[in-house]
Amino acid sequence: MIDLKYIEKNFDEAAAKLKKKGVDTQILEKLKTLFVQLKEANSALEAAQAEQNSMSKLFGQYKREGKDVGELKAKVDENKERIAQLQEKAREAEAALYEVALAIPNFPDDAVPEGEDEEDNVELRKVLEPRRFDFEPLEHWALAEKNGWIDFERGVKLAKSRFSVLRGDAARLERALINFFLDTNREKGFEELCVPFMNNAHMLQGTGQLPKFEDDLFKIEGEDLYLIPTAEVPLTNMYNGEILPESELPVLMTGYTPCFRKEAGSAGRDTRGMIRQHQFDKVEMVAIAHPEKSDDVFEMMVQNASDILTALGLPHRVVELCTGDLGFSAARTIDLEVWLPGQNKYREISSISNTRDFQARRAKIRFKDGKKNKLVHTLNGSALAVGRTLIAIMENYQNEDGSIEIPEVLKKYM
RNA sequence: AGGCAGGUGGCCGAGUGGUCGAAGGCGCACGACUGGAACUCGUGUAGGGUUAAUAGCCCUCGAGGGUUCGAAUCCCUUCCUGCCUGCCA
Repeated sequence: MIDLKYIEKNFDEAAAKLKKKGVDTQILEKLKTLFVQLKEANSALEAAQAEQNSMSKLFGQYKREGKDVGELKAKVDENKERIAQLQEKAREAEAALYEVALAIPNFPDDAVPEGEDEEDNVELRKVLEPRRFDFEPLEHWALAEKNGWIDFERGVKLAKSRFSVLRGDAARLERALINFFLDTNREKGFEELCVPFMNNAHMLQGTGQLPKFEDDLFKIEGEDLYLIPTAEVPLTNMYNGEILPESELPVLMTGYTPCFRKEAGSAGRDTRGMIRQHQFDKVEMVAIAHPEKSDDVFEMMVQNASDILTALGLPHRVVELCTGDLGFSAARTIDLEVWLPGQNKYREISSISNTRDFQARRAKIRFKDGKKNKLVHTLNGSALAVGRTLIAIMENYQNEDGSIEIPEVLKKYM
């Protein structure tokens, strides 16, 4: 959640920042008004409560001294009713505020390039030259068919469209990639975690998926549980509500999980093949960092993900997202896009974001800064999306006869 | 899933209607003592909101609701933990 006090005190600055992300100034005006109303409602309530408290103390004293409490009781009863009314008002004001506040996205960093959509993203660098083919490279679904690697039909039969089954060497390669990613991340200092694949609503609100993006999530019927859309949710919320000693920062975590997304709103996009599925595997990095160190941690995470692609021999480029393409919680995001020769395109394979204190405020993750508690910064990024890496290997390592080489670094895992 | 017992500060633990945000202990921090340390002694030590404020005030004893002038304490709901029974990888 964004800092309401900041909006109250630096309204124009806040409005300018959020405008870059496509948020209307009117909503912010409303938010500010609601915030002030809540504070007013609360202080009225608290004044009445203070009165009640002191009268109640008197009441006890009178009783002990054997004085008559009739008059006092009348006063206190009257005030009690007033409190109930004020409480109701405060409650309403709070609900109205949070309904708006929780739907407002994070501020983009000042340095993020301005733009409307992905067209305006900025390529920072390319890593590795794409290989030259002396034949026409196939797309991954054609290769999958030739090798019997992906069973799209039976995936659909078992679940529904946008599900698939990996078979034989593809299944083994998927597993090898997971292990390779986890080992690499662990060597970089990330603790490996194995977490629940379902999380409750409170956690999903902490990282920003709820309440606004409920339609993108699979919910378990009759339970307060959702299938996680990314390991960012359980990993970041590991410390939900906690106060960490400063000496423990940064907390670096990595974990493999399947990810479940309804892909609402992406009808018709990437329907062929395995680019966009309802379930996919991902190895995620999450960092809980000191606010002054989060930029360094961010760079490290980008470099780590890029290094993994390099180790796999996969050409990729590093792209800084523009303000309009930033996700809801992100202040800054760098995408890694891997080269897919079959599609003749770079496609997203990792997305690394610094959410600053946006998730920390929602999830109440803090650290002890001397005597005070301050919000941490949280960061997340894929290292890497497993299914898309599999696709990239298929397309980049294909031979003319349709067979696929295994990258050197993966051989020990197969 | 059923039965029983519980959920109090960083930890242990007292508290069954008012003077309790909470005894005592441990831990931790600072100070005194010391050449330095241990011991000992003293002081301090939850979170959130409002605020210029570490002043005052309000809220929080798992969570939510209720009874009461007044709730950590009584009642209801719910979540969680432990043990027993059942089921199960």
